[in-house]
Amino acid sequence: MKEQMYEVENLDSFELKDIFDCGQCFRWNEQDDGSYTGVFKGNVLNVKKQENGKESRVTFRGMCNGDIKEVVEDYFDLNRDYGKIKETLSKIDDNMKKSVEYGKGIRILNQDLWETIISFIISANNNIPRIKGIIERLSKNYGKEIEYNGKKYYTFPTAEELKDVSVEKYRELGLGFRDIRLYETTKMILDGEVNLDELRDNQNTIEVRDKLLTLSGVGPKVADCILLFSDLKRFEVFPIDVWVRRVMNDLYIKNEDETKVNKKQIEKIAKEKFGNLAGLAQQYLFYWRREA
DNA sequence: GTCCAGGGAATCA
DNA sequence: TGATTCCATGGA
Repeated sequence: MKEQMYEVENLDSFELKDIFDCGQCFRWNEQDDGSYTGVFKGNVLNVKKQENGKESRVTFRGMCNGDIKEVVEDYFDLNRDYGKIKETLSKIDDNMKKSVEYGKGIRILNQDLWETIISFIISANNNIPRIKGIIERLSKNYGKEIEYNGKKYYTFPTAEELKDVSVEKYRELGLGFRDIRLYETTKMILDGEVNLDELRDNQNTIEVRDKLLTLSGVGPKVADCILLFSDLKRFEVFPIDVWVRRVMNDLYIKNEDETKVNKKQIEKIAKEKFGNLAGLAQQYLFYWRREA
């Protein structure tokens, strides 16, 4: 582990705020200079974007396991053509054109599967600032310390590192009713009831989803977030939370009472309109509706 | 005091 | 299958 640096010029579809504040991740924080610092897969990284007219430069700097170029290309999904994806989605209708334009700098991160599972179990009926606080406390208590630029950072705890943590301790950290779910899911994974390596190797999204649904605290929405935001990278899923239900009702369904909109109806429309890019469409719509 | 948050599980029809 | 209700917590 050593400090490394990597720079890319004129990177397409790469805006720090869009990537880190679009709701897919919880461990990236904006710094005073507008850059973002985060911890992922045992690395601590700072990402800074500088612009000069039409030219831009993104600088990745920090403590990194392995070669920083490879780590960055993988985590930030740099080898995918987002321009083409955005073009396809923009052609669907005027709403999609607007939402894609609003979130044009989004990239879907390749986040660690285990961390994504736990993070989205914590996200249930919760708000983003509080989710971030809980994950930070979990990491500080049970993760490994990494020092960078005179500051201490903490890796997300592994399943093994959470092995002996009690339900009561989770409650102390502020998890609320999610305490038992975290405890049970950790146990299921440690015991091999759900094997994460097998999930990574399985290309059948339905099978992987069904397996995720056996975990405590993982329902349809959380399972879809895991499939979309982890390194499982399934873009055909369509996570439906209160914001997505809201925006889908506003745009396409127009029911008087948005809370009574049928989930299957939303899924059907999403599949018809967005096909195997439904997950991406969901993310542009979510970010647009929540921020704009 | 009330409402809400990137929902899930238990219960009941 | 589908609809209700409860679940901790903290900020608005």
